[in-house]
Amino acid sequence: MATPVTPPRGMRDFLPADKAAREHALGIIRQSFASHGFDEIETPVMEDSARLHSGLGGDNEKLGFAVLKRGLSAADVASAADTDNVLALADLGLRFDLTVPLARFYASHRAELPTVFRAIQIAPVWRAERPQKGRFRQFVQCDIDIIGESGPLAEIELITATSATLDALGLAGCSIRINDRRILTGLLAHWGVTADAGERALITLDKLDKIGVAGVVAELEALGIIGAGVTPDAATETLTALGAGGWTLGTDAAGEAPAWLDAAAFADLEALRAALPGVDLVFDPTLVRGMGYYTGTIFEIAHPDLGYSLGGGGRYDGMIGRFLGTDVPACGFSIGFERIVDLLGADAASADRAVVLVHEKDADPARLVALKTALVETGLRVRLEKRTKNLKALLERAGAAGYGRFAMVGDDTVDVGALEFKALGS
RNA sequence: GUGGGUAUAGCUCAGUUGGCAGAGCGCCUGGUUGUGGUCCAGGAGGUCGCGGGUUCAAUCCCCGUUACUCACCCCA
Repeated sequence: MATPVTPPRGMRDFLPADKAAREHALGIIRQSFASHGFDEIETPVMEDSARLHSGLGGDNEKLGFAVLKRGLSAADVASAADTDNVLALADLGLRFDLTVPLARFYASHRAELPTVFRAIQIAPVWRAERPQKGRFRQFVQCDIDIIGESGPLAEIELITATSATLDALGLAGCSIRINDRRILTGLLAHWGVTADAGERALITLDKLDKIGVAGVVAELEALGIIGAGVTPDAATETLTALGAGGWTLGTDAAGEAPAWLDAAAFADLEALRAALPGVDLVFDPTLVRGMGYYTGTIFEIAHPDLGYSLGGGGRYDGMIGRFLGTDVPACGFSIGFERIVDLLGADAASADRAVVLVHEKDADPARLVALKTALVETGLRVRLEKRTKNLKALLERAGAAGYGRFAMVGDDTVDVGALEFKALGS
C-alpha cells in the first residue's frame, strides 16, 4: 500500500464545490453578523497551555491537542513520565473553543476597545474527540460575543443576530432552547446539594430527556444527592415539572411559582421572550451545557431533524476577571458551521454566472484567451476545457463543480457573440 | 474512554463451500459522429488494508493490528 494520503483523523480536505459552498455560507454569516453591529477579530490558533487548562473549558480541556515544547531532551521526557505529568512537556495547545481566547484577547486589548465590545470570530478550533456524523476534530465555529454588557440587552442582541443569520442562510425550522444556570443551581440548592456535588448533579439532570424522570432519580440516589435534603417522591414531582418544561413552569397548579424556582432568573427569561417576538424561543429547564464557565443564561440552537445542536452559548460573567483581575460581564453565541453548512442547498445564482468554454486540443491559445477575457470582463467566471473523447463526463464534472453553462468554441470563433451557451447539469 | 459495521482497480461495488482477480463508471488509443452531451472496438490500471496462524493452496477460515465509519458519553 502506498503511504496514506488521507487527512488526519477527523479533519477534512474540501473539494472545489465544497469549498465554494462553505465560502458562500461564510459570506452570508459574516455579512449578517456585521450588519448587527459586531466587529470581526482574529486570534492565534494556539494559546498557552496553562491558560487552556485553567479550568474554564469544562470537559473540553481534556480534548485539547497539546504542542510539545521545542528542544526537549530524553531526560525531560523521562521526568514527565516519572511524575505522570505529560502536560509538563507542552507549553502551547490548539484552542478547543473561541471563548477562552476571546477572554484573553479582551484582557490584553481592553484599552483599545469600546466599553461594550461586540466581537465576531469565525475560525477553526480543534478537539481530540472520536469523530462521527456531525463531529470532527477540526471544525469552524462562528462566534459572536458581547463583552461589557451585564443587562439582558446582550442576550437579546445575540439571539436576534443569530436568529437573523439562520434566516439569511435559509435554514428553516430552527428553534432556540433557553435556560438559566441560576434555575439549575437554585434547584440543587433547594435540595441541599453541595457545590462540589453540583457539577455531577447537573450532568445527571442533562440526561432527563434521554433516561426519563425515574432514571434521573435513580442516578441521583446512587450519587447520594437525593435522600439527604429531598425525598425521592418530591424530587420526582419536581423533575416531572422540569421535564414538561415550557413557559408555564412559572406557575404551578395553584397559580404560584414553585418554591425551588429562582424567580428572578425566570423573570429575566420571560423578559427575553417578550423582547424576541419573532424568535422560536423554547424554555427548557433541563438544558445544562457542559462548559463550566456559564453563570446565567444558556442557549442552544435546535433543529427537528438533528439529534445534536447547531450551536450554543450563554453568559460567562466570571471568565474575563480570571485574566483581567476585575470582573467584566460577557455573553456569547456560537454557530456550529460544519453542522449548518450541510443543511444548505446549492448556490444556484452563482452557477449561472460561471461558464465553461470547450475547445479543440489544437485551438489557438491566443484566440481562446481573448474570448475568455472578453467574457470575464462582462462579470462571468470562465473556465477553459480541452474537448475530451467523452464530452459528457467532462460536462458533468464541470456542472458538479458549480458551473452553470457551457459553449463550444468553433475553429473560427473569434467573437463572444457567436458562442451558443447551453445549461449544464440536470 | 465504550460498543457495532466496513476495508478488493482512480471511483462505486460484486465475488469465491478455500483453486490464475471481476463488473459498471472514469482514463488512454483507434474508428464513428461533426457546431458537437452519440455509438463501436481495443488498452492501461490491483501485494484483495497490514502482520501472523491453519492449509498442498488464503482475497475467502482463525488471531492480532491499523484505518475508515456509525452509535454511546460529551459536544458545535
